[in-house]
Amino acid sequence: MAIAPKITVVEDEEALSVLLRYNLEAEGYVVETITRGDEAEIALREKVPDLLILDWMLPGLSGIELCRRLRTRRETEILPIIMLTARGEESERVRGLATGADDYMVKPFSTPELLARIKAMLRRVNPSLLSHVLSFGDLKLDREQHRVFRKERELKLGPTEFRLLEFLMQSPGRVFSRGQLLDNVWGADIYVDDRTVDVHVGRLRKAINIGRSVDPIRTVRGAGYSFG
Amino acid sequence: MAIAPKITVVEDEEALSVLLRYNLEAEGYVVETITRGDEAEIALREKVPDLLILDWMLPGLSGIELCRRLRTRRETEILPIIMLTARGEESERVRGLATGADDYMVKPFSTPELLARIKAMLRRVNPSLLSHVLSFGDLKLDREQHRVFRKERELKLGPTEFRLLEFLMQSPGRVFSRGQLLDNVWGADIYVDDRTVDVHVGRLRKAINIGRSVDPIRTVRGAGYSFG
DNA sequence: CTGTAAACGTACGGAATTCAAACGGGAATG
DNA sequence: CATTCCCGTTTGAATTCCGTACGTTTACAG
Repeated sequence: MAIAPKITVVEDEEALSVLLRYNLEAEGYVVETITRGDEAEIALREKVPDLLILDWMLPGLSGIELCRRLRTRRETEILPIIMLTARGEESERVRGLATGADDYMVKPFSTPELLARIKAMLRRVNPSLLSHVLSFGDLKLDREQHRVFRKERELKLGPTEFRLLEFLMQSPGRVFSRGQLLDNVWGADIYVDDRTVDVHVGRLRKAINIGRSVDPIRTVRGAGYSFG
Repeated sequence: MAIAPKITVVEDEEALSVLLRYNLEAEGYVVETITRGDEAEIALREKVPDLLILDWMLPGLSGIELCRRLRTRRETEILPIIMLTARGEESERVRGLATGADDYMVKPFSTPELLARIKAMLRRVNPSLLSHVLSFGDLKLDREQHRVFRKERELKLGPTEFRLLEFLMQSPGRVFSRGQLLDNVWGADIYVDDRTVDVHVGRLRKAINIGRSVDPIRTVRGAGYSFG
């Protein structure tokens, strides 16, 4: 996961798509735009964004159908989805029930309102996404300055260790498998051995555990690692 | 929702009906099968299930019509409905959803996919099923954090004991044979002795029964084990 | 009360997992 | 262009965990 929350927009109307990208990037989000429903499904298998904006009607695969399929997959089961619908397309009840979207907006909508809802939804799902500094105990990670401190003392981390710590600190307590860590820290399309994660966790531990401080990284045998 | 969700299947094709009952019961659902649309309407006045699987074409009263009528009654207004449609009726998809069905599947369909959609839909209706913590009495299992607590005190379980407890807690009260436990906890394609289950249940008991607390695992002689 | 089958508890050898350390290649930097 | 830093793999050791075996105990039927 990058410093900025990633938002995927699936919208076939060129004008709207461009508008959304412009506004979202101005807010500091990383934006991916897709025009076809079926392409979106493939892309979402590779990498799950932090939030999805989905048009109701799409070529290839409708937004309704895509939303439904996403809800049956574990990785995207709780992915926040905002639906965009044209006025009068369907009854309100069907919208709510049939799709499983978390929110929807009726076109034409107010851009500031959409941005507000996005921020609210991201904050609800993972508050640390919107913060520049992640803190836990005497550990502090500043994404903006790319610095890590333990008890006011700056630590020196390699790029991979930094991203690894950043990712782990975004979801304290949660256990990630080595595969998940590789996908999110190294990249989904990269091929490296699972054991490499062990090595980097070891390096990260050595770097952040100066003196005899408590190790904030927990290894869960047979499952993976977690922070805090 | 009861311990085991109840699912009503309205389908006139004998073969499909039997197949569905078999698979659904294997998943632990309570199943009622009905062959006629008009009979289904009467039965649904008596008792509303947790989910309804409805064939498109039915003798007596079509699935479309039944669906529409159900949506006008308060008791069944939000009842989750999955429609089964034959190929070629696909153009009618939108109509199916517009009629008020929450989901649909085109025959012939993949059974695992149907099961996945059922599970996803039940979770949506009852969000507690979506929660990543399983609780029973003073026992608490957090799947996301991979932690188990008994009365605020963390327990240390091996990977297999953890999965075993997780699986048992997913269906409190239900009895599983050793074979079922091996299939679901160890894996379907693995061959280990039945007695191994005994040993792990023993280890699990020793781990979670600290002090003189009540043992939540019940031995059913000649049948297997159950939780709660 | 007794016999039998199922379930339990323990012990043990082997397998799997994790961790630390070392190595060589390659990229970034000055 | 040279050096430094970083990364991914490998090796070996320590630890934990798992599956089987076997003797004992318990539950149920006759």
